[in-house]
Amino acid sequence: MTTDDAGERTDVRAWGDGRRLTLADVAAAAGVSIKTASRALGGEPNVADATRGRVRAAAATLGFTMNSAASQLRRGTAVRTVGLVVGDLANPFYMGLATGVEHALREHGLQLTMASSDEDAAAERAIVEDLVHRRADGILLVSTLDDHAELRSVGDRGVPLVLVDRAPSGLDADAVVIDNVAGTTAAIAGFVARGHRRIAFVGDLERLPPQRERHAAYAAALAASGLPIDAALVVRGAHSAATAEAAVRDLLALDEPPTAVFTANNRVTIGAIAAFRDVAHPPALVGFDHFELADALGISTVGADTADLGREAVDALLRRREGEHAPATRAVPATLVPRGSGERPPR
Amino acid sequence: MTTDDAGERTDVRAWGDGRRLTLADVAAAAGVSIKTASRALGGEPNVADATRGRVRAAAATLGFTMNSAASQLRRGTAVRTVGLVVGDLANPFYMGLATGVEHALREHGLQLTMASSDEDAAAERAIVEDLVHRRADGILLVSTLDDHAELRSVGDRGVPLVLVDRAPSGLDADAVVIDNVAGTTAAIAGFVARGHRRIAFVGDLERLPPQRERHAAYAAALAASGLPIDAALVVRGAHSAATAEAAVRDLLALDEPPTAVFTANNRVTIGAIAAFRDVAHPPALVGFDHFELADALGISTVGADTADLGREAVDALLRRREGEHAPATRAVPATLVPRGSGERPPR
DNA sequence: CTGAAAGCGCTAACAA
DNA sequence: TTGTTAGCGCTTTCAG
Repeated sequence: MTTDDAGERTDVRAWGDGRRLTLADVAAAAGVSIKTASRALGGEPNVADATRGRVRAAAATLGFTMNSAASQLRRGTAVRTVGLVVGDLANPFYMGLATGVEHALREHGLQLTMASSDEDAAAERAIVEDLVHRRADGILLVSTLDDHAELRSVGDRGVPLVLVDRAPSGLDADAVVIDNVAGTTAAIAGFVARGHRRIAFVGDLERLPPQRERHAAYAAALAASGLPIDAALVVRGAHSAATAEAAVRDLLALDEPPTAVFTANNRVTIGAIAAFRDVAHPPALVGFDHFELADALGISTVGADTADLGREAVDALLRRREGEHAPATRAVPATLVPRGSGERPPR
Repeated sequence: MTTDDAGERTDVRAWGDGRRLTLADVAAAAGVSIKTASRALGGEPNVADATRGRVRAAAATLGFTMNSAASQLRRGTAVRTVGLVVGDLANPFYMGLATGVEHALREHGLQLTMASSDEDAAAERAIVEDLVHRRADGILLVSTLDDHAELRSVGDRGVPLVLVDRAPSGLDADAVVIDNVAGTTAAIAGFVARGHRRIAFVGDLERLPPQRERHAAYAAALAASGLPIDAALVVRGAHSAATAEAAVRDLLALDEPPTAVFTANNRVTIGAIAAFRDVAHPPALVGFDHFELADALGISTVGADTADLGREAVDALLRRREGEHAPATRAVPATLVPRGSGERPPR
């Protein structure tokens, strides 16, 4: 009964090399064959309860963990994992997205693996590379890259890719985005219909395509209403709630402050809410992106159902796998939800 | 050169079985040995550029992707995927947790796979079973189960388990929880110090251990201050923001309304904020769990750094893998952040 | 720079 | 119910 054919059990660094324990060790400790041990641990039928118990006990005692690579290799079943790469795991926008993705994947027996690029291009590249290397069955990517040409190799290496929330540039790839133009237009049109003429735009980083689209739609909507565009009422590059708050305060301090403010994403909206806190008569406010507290606070927002966005993304991925069509970009509608703040008249 | 020893290559359904192409096929197509193909694709040195190009072209043409299971098996590095099972992907509490987990795992070269049980026991069981079956390298679980005895088999089958945010019951397992007692006590003590004597408690479902702990700590804190417990000021089971809002409105409508309210989690806090909206002089408010808009709204909260919670959970998992200690529960501190709402005096 | 053989740890087929 | 044998697809020796 030589269980230990190797004495160097000491160098077992944490997750270092998956522990040099093998099924054989467990089998020996339990006094059964290697295959029986496999069956017992794998939950297969046709193992006596007593035997199974003995094997499990042995495994637990030894601290044995199955080598999933070997297991998968042998059974030929890949892990079927789809990677979702977002910019910030803590942003509610991405969380809603993740919810939709997770549910949709689960329906198809696929597993979700998530990673955050922290809005960093290098990190994004590393994560995508890793996913490709691990042979993910697909990648859903909210890219921070300006140009997606370099992502071509992902598809070339057989991993389907769907860009989410950001339309592809320099690459013919599938994408699922929000209808930013319709959403923004609805918000601005609402202001105009209520008589607003000084409508401010406060946006996040210009380099983000959705931000560019929303800004362009804002300008177009004003033009369509015959309103001039006042550069003093346009703020771009507010990437944090704090920056946005300061920007909105500046707007309020203008000689001719805006009577309505459109904030181009959830973070900016939060900044505006903070800026409005001590203001007796705040301007009307509509923010892009719905958020949980909007209801409780009475903040009107326009946005897409982020879970829908996720579901659409998964759907696009599945269809891409079938490979029946050319890459396409589909848009998820953005709807305006009035909750009070957006309906305030000019004063 | 019989590359094909099997003719049934046709049943390769979309996501079916990860393509039966092997390195051998690529090598044959490129006219090199299997090892050279491996070197070329793997980015190893000592391959003529021309050869490397030829191999890559062949791989791209055939649509070959490396079988990572085989690769990892041979080189000894396991897949290293950790599953995080939460109750609701869209809840900011879990998102913060996920952030901490993801970062900590990434530092250790581990991959995060996430799933939501939607607070459903059956779903939770299915997900955990799935994770064990797929031989995850560890499971971080925010369990909705009342009794965790059934989870024993997870560890027995060699998958390390760490319970998060809920202490184990009926099972000797590792756990990482929030110091609910200290947090709640600090909140109540703050109220008492400011002269409040009618302090309400509004909590979520009683069956959730953290809720029970917070309620018990509330009662203990009142007792310690020599204050009586008024059953009319205690609401439990408010599982949605809407329910909580209604409950808080009821409290405000009492003959002797509370002068301070303690809300036992983020959802309940949101309900309270909504209930306070039209109230001229709302009671003082401290909520358990920090949330993004707390700053902007001036809502005092007490809570843990959820990212810390995630990091601790990963740490516990790693140590468990080392198997050097007995399972233990560790608590992450909860700190009180005054932002105005909690500092209002009684009136 | 390239190739041949051996085998990583596990499970699918067969036995027994 | 249990055991034996043969590989999964790749990378590591060790030779050319």
